[in-house]
Amino acid sequence: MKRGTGGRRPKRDGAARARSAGISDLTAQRLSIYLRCLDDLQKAGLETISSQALADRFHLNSAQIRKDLAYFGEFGVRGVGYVVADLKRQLVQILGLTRNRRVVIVGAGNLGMALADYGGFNREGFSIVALFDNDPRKVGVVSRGGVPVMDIGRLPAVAKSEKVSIAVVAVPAGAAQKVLDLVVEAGIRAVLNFAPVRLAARAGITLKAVDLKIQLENLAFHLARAEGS
Amino acid sequence: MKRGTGGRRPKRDGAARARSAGISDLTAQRLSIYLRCLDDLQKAGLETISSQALADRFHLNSAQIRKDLAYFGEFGVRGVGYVVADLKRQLVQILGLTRNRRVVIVGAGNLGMALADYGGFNREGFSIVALFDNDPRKVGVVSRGGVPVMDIGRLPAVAKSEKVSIAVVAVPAGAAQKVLDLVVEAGIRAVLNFAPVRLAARAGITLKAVDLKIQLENLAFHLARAEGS
DNA sequence: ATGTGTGAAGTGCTTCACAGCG
DNA sequence: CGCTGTGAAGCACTTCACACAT
Repeated sequence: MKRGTGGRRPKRDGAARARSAGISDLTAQRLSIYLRCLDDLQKAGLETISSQALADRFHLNSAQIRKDLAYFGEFGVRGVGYVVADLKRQLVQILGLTRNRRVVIVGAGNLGMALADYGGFNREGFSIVALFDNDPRKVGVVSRGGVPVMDIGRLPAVAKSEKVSIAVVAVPAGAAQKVLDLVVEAGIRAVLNFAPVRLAARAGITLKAVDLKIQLENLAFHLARAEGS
Repeated sequence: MKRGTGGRRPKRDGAARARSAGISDLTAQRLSIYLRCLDDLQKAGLETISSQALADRFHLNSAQIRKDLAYFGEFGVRGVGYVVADLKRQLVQILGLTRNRRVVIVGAGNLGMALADYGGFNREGFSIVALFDNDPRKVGVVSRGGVPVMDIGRLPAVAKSEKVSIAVVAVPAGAAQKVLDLVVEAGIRAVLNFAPVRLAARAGITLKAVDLKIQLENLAFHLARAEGS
């Protein structure tokens, strides 16, 4: 099966290559997608599904589904497909979604507040415990969904007492690197950055970026291409 | 230079392969990053920069920078590097950011409202002209930043009269596909989707997804890996 | 001397195609 | 027979390394 071979040089770019085995970030992301698809199927009452049917339904590639899954074990039944409930359980296991994760959001502006109350967040394995800001006028208020805004100075203490493992950075670009350093200093090792800057973190920190401006520019680029042909 | 060779099969997945020439989506995204870096450098007063210096400063790869740029022309000066202002202009040109793009947001919930007022959006080539919702209680209100919320029924008319070219989908997962269809029907050909579902659009539509839940799950996955070793 | 532009090599991801199991 | 699991092939993206321009 040859799995431990890869990764000569650590490739410090992007979300660090998955530790200990050569699972690429792309694969991990697809596993999340599969999990969501299975949720849909289960709600629709299906008990088993073949890789082909799954691919057709959700615009995926059946060979890739099989390969991604086979990497972690033999979950399928030949001649039948995959048992939806079983595979779901397996994916939850593989993705490490069995335990609940505590999340903080730094930056209580429009975006931070919206994220705090965003449905997909405060459910299914993730709890947002607090927002942080350095603006005294914001400290003390509570988001519509009930998440309290605290002074950024309290981050280290709260991170520790609440066992926070993920931070979301939603501050202006100019403050983002400093905030990231604070967050890492507080012992948090996974960060989702919404600020439109390229941040740097030391090895061992998982850093993902959601850069809305770059996404928009990319759409503009595709439009320009489409128009000029 | 061999550029028109690639792409046997169209690869219907993701944001469709850049039309007319083989520019990958990844390259286009990096061009946006370079542009932002150049902005920084220009503010810092630098007039020229080598690919190596650019790479060092922003954690990029110098060979890749050169390759990405060389694809569109010879913008560098051998022995010197790139003239910041010139390269910036070139990138703006290549990325199609010369003309202003009109954007609408469908879904006036927390997220939609926050996006409407989000700094990086209403500047530098993009204007958010309206929010749309089907909830009569929301229709008629105006976001903090002054973007009006309109009934979804008015989308086709507004899209046409305001020459909207980009739509942002910020509705719940269950409504997203229907909204996407409406948006495409209204003649909009580039869409940024925030709903946690895999959407399908016909060829010719550029569809990008920002899936917060999958990003969070991915962080959890990396944490689980790091802990279990 | 310096740093671009670029073939060629290297690496990793995706897809094919089929042996083999149920 | 149908569908998984998987070597092998194919393709795409990245990095190397150097000829060549200034």
